[in-house]
Order: sequence, then C-alpha cells, then structure tokens
Amino acid sequence: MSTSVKPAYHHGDLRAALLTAAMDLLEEDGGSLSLRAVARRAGVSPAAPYRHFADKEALESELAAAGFADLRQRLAASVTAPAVPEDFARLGVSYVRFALDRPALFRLMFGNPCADTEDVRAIAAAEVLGFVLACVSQAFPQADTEALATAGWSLVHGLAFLHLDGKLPAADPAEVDGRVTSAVVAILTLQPTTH
Amino acid sequence: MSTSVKPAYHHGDLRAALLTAAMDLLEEDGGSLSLRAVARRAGVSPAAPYRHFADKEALESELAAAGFADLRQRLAASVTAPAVPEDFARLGVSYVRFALDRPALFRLMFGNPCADTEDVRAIAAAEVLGFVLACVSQAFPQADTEALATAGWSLVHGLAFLHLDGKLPAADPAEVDGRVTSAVVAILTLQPTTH
DNA sequence: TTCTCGATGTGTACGATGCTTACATCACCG
DNA sequence: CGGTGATGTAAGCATCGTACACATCGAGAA
Repeated sequence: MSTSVKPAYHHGDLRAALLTAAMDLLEEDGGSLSLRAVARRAGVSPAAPYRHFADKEALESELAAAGFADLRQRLAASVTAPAVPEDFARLGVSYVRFALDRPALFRLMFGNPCADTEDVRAIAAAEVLGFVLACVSQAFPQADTEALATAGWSLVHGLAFLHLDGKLPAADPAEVDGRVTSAVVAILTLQPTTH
Repeated sequence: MSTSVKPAYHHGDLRAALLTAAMDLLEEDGGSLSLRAVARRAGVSPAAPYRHFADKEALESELAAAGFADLRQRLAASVTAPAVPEDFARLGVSYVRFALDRPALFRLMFGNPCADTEDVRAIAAAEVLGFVLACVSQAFPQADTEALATAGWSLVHGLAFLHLDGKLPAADPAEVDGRVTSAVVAILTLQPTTH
C-alpha cells in the first residue's frame, strides 16, 4: 500500500521510493531482488538508482537495517520483561512470525556473509543480540547469561529457518505458533538430567 | 582429494565425476553453483551433464542428499546414546562444525524451499530429525520428546546459521566450539524459574 | 572380421537476466 | 535565463540454463 505518492517529475524523493519499492518486491516475489526490477517498480530507468545508492549491496544493506529495526520493535512489543517460559515462548513466536511474514527480507537480513564489521547490518544484528541478552539477564541473573542469550537466539533463529526452508511444516500459522511455543517451553522447563 | 580418476575416453563415469566436481566447487567457491561451471570443472561441454541429470535441480538434489548422509554419519559418530548435557553439546559441536566446514553444501541442503515432499532432500532431512528424536527420547523419556527434539535441532541449527552468516564470530574454531558447548550446556542445565 | 547402433559427449546457439558506466536530456532553483 | 543536478537512453559485458544437431566410441550381430 501507499506506493503511489509520486507527483513530481523529478520524482520528488526517489531514494525513499526505491526503498519501498524494494520492500514491496521482497514481500511479493520472495525470490531474489534485482536492481532493475526495483527501478522498474519505481517507474524509473535501470540506471536511476545509482544516483542514490553506490551499488546493489548498498540498497540491500539499508533494507536489511530497516528489517532489523522492525524485528526489534516487534520483539519489544510482544513482551516486556519476560520472566516465565511462556513469556519467552511469546518472544519466539514473534521472531518466527516475522520470518514467515517476510521471508525474503529475513533471508536478506541473515543469509548473507555480511563480512563488513562496519556494515549497518552487523550493527543492527548486534542490537538484537543485545536485546535478547537484556531479557535473559533479567530473568536468569544467576546463569551464564551470555551463553544463555546465545542459546535463546539460536533456538528461535533455528526454528525460523527450519520453518522457512520447509524442514518443518509451515503451512498452518496456528500450528507453527504451537510448535514454537511447545519447543521453547519444553526446553526451558526441562529438569536437569536425573542421573 | 581424489579428483583425478578419469582415465576413460568418453570419460568413463561422468555422472560420478560431475558430482565430485560439483562438491569440489561448492567447497572452494562457496558461492552459488552453476551447471556450466561444474561441466567446465569436469572437463566436458556445457551440455554433457544433461545425459545424466534432468536439470540443474536434479544434480543439486543428489548433492544435498549426499550431504545429509554425511551429516548424519558425523552426528552418529560424535556420540552414542547421549545422556548428559555435555553429550548433547558434542552433538551440537559436530553439527556446527559440519556447517562451517562445508558452508556452501550446508546452504544447499537447507537454504532452499524444497517444496517437493518426494524430494530426496526432504526425506534426508526427516531422517536427521528422526535421529535427534531418538537421542532425545532416550535421554528424556518423561518429557515432551517431540517438542524437545524440535527445540534441540533448532538450537544447533540456529547456532550453525548464526555463525555461518557472521552474526556470531566464526573465525576461531576453538572459540566456536566453546560457544556452542556453553550455549547447549547453559540451556540444558537451566533451573526452571524460581518464581 | 566388419557393420551397425545406441549410449555418450561436442559444438554451438538462443534467450534471458543482471550490474554497471558513458553520455544525452530535462526540470527546477536562483 | 543559465546552470546544476536528477533522470533517461543505450550499450557493454558477463553469466547462466537449456536445446538441438552432429560426432564418436564401444560392443554385439552377422
């Protein structure tokens, strides 16, 4: 929605238009993004984007960063100060839902080498980890919080990708929510081995 | 190793040669595979593969299936009848090591829609889940084994991808092993909330 | 031995897609 | 009204998947 605010000849604000066009394409096609397609969608020539982005990767970086911001916001909105396993399950559900709602964006955010430490993506990703760490250290102050935060993030991240890649059935959203909840609760309420 | 067993005129056993060539390329380039490159690497014309594989996807399916077989073997070899958290940590380390040793293959195995239920990949993936399920139900017979198996798989899968995608530092293998071990142990020895 | 035939690989071409750059052109600001 | 920056046009260059017609080799029939 709202892709149609382009009264200007010189296109007013092409930069923003390109970004939203790219987002729209990501959510529709699901496949891989191409600069040409983005330009086409925004109604400009294939070369126009180069006036606003150094290259394709620069555009992708911004998209990914926006995605991270959105993800973090969703997580924060889904639960405040999680304490019991069910709270963490809700966090997990939010994470996985985000991935399934916007699969291409999620892949763009993560499924990339992203070597640059300076990359906007790397920073944004670190913020997500920071958020999880904060949650965990509040709920389990006596544990190895860093390891636990890594584990928690990995758990939901793995759930997201396994669903995304068809290794776990993802057709029915309610079923997915249930599986995520069960998994998180199961591992959090597990009694240490009785041996 | 052992890419040099092609004494034949018409190339002897091209089918196998193509598969190993493809594996080699996957482990070298890391990038995406192309049928042409595989043929080039095997020293044949771009069209030759079509005598042995219906299309590119057929080749990829076989590669992925072989990868799953290898992964399962590594997992089975790393621990028999896991019981304590440290055993599961070893399993996780094996999983993540596999992913980091052969990143492109790992991506090929998982990072694909893989819609076909009949696909060799889907079957192989299901076998991995079966293996994990067997381990879990033996060690924690009183728990919700299915949910727990899903959680365990997701946990190590997430760890693998987060390292693979540079969201967690993966340069030093020992450090990675340590982080994986800590994470698995931390979440398995977690005392249910004391509230 | 010689001929024939099917399996296997070659050469080549087609059509598509993509990223990027060089240069022309147009719209607006001052 | 001139200039400046945003955009269009066109092209270069690379890559890929795949199809088709033809050549070649090995083996079994005659």
